[in-house]
Amino acid sequence: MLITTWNVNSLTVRLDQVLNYITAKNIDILCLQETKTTNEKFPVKAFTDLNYHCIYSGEKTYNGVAIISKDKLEFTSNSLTQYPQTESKRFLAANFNNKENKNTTIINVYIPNGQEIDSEKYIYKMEWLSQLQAYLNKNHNHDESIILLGDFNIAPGDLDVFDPNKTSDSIMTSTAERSMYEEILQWGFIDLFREQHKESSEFSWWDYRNFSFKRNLGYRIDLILGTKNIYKNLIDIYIDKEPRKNDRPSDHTPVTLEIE
DNA sequence: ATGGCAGCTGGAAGCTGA
Repeated sequence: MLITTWNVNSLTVRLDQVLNYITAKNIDILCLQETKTTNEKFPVKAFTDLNYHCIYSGEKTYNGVAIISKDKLEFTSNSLTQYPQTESKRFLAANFNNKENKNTTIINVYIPNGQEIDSEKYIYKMEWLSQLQAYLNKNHNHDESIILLGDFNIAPGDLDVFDPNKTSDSIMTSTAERSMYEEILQWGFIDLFREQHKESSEFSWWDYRNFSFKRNLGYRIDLILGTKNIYKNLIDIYIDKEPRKNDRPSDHTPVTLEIE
């Protein structure tokens, strides 16, 4: 099965691209970030017309996450703190049964960007990451089948940025952010792309400005992590740069995991 | 060193993203 993560930077603007993509690629589960649309306005019909199911957690203007799937998923949570009405919409968890009829958890995250080191938003980012760890500790253990994916707004290592010297110790690469990310890995996750492609420097996000895509000035911040049980069933994982070449593209491009 | 591009809101220009 194919599981894709894609920060679309407005589902309203990118809806046709998304519909074309899941159809052309035959995606089983698509996790979206930055839908930027309320639940009331979520384009449910466009997906149900293609025989996909949707769960979503959105708000006006900012953030917003959704999971589009061929098989109906079981919604489990849209909140890290049990207070979804007060949280920005960045978290969506669901369950499904894999081919062996084994329960699998999928957690779709849009981790805050943080803007600038030591800013208020950066502190919020670090708090958010702490809450994510607490959520995992409270609700799961590393022996389960869990896929944690989305826009992490953290580039895990030097291969994940276009120029480690120019981009070091700034937002998305700082030691503190990477340490928090490492703690999540230590909890029991594997960065499946890096595991499969140990030396390759490939990116999933390029700034709209400065011809960054053409010059390949990018970051790998859209990640798919899996527990050992997921890794056992790994077939392939890849970044598809093609949608970044579309007219009116998202600044992110999809990353797809293929598992048995 | 700065701003650059894009989307959203509201109905202009400012906020946010990464």
